Amino acid sequence: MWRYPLNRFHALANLSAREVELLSSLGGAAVKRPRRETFQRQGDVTTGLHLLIEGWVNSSVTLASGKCLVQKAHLPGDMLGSPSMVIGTAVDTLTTITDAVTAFVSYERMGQLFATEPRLTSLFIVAVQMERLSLIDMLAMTGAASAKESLARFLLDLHSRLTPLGAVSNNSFDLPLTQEMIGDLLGLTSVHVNRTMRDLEQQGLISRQGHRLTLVDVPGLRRLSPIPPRTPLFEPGWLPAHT
Amino acid sequence: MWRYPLNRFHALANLSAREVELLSSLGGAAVKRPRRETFQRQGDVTTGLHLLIEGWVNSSVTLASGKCLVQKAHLPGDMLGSPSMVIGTAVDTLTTITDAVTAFVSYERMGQLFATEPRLTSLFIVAVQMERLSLIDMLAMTGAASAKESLARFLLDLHSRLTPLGAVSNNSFDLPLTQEMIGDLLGLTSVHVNRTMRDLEQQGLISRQGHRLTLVDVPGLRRLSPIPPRTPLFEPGWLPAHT
DNA sequence: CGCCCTCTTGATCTCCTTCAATGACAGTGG
DNA sequence: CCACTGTCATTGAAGGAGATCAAGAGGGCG
Repeated sequence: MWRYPLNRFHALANLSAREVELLSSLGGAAVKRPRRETFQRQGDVTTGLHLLIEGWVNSSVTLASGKCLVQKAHLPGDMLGSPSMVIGTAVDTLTTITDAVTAFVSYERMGQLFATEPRLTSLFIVAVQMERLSLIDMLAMTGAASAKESLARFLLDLHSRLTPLGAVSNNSFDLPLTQEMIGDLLGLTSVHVNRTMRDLEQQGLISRQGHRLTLVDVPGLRRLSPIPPRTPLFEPGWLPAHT
Repeated sequence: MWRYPLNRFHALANLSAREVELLSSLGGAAVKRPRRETFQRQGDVTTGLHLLIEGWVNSSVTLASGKCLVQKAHLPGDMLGSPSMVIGTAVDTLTTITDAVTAFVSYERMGQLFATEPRLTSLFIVAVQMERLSLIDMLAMTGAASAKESLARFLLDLHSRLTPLGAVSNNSFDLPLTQEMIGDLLGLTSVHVNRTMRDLEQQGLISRQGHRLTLVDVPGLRRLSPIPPRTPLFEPGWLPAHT
């Protein structure tokens, strides 16, 4: 009944029916998880990764000091925990923000894919590189942007990731994150997130109704955002042909 | 005469003679580059990546505001510009810090590798994921660590990356970066880097003689560092077998 | 010698944090 | 139906880490 959404991969290349089938059957049984469930803890030994089918999931990292940083808010279609495969233990803690559905994929299964499916493996590489790009952008930003700029970019980023999932209408979408989480994502305190959102609202750039957020002035937000959105190539020339 | 150093890959898996040969012959002709040469500019169309054979190279990103952030200081053995292959244009600007030697690898060549060498492709994935991990760590840090902690971690990171290259003796190594560059790498100003280094020196954690830097008290620095170093698994179970 | 680059140091400023208190709202149980 | 509790959002006041501005010192190199 639940299927891993392939919009991420459809945006990268033409998928044959066989490839669609392979990707769809990659994950094991779908697991329903309640809100606030932590299903991977930083430091745990891991044996596979998780496909996010439905809902929002937090990836957070705890520092030696005990401080906890939310590294990314994951949306359906994301692969969770793939960096952990190279060091064997979980890099991050995965916690559901909303009710969510995930599917497990063992590293062994990924290894088989790598061994037999060069084209899908290449698409996996693209997905990982895109994540890397998004980290580079985040890093560049936290180094040099103000709270207002960061927040603008963050909201635009969510907007563009939610759109292909059909979760945006009229530039308005549901934001299940607390201001505290947003602060962790951007390296700010919840207090300052609050003031900054208020600021954006008073400038007429956004509006809020409970947890519903509307981007009133997208061009204005874009002008504020220090980094334009990234789009991956469709069918890059180096991509291996269908087998 | 110049060969791409494979220490990076030797640390990940047992390489067959054939694999060593393949990796060594991956790059085209070695190119010598003087100090301060920019050989890839952000936004340019790219047709391949660069293997760094010798010397230090900066990867920097320019924001819409015009601010320029150094994303990473690359050392011999690194692959430069691989994120650009998924978007077709250069993500970052590559500039030599010291005299350097690089070798070009077309994306086409990489695609052939992906199509025919699942095991080496997997090792490439590991290398990319490790880069991603390092970005996650940086991000967590800039969000939550003080300038002193960041600097401690940065110096320890350089130490551990330079050691396998034989560039460290007695915990002492050459640091060809200006304080300004270090500031860009850590999201600080050169002024503050200066004060912080001075601080570390007065605490007896490091000492400096010109561009030569000595880590006097490594355990002390580690205690200060908010993030322990990451080590990839050797021959992870999911790695495809030799063909 | 003079120029430029880098390091160094001081003074001031500001964005964001920290601490603290209040309000809005939903859920829970009597 | 209404206290009771916990979670979030909101707002104020004070403090600090680091930025910015400015100027001097050392050192390599034409």
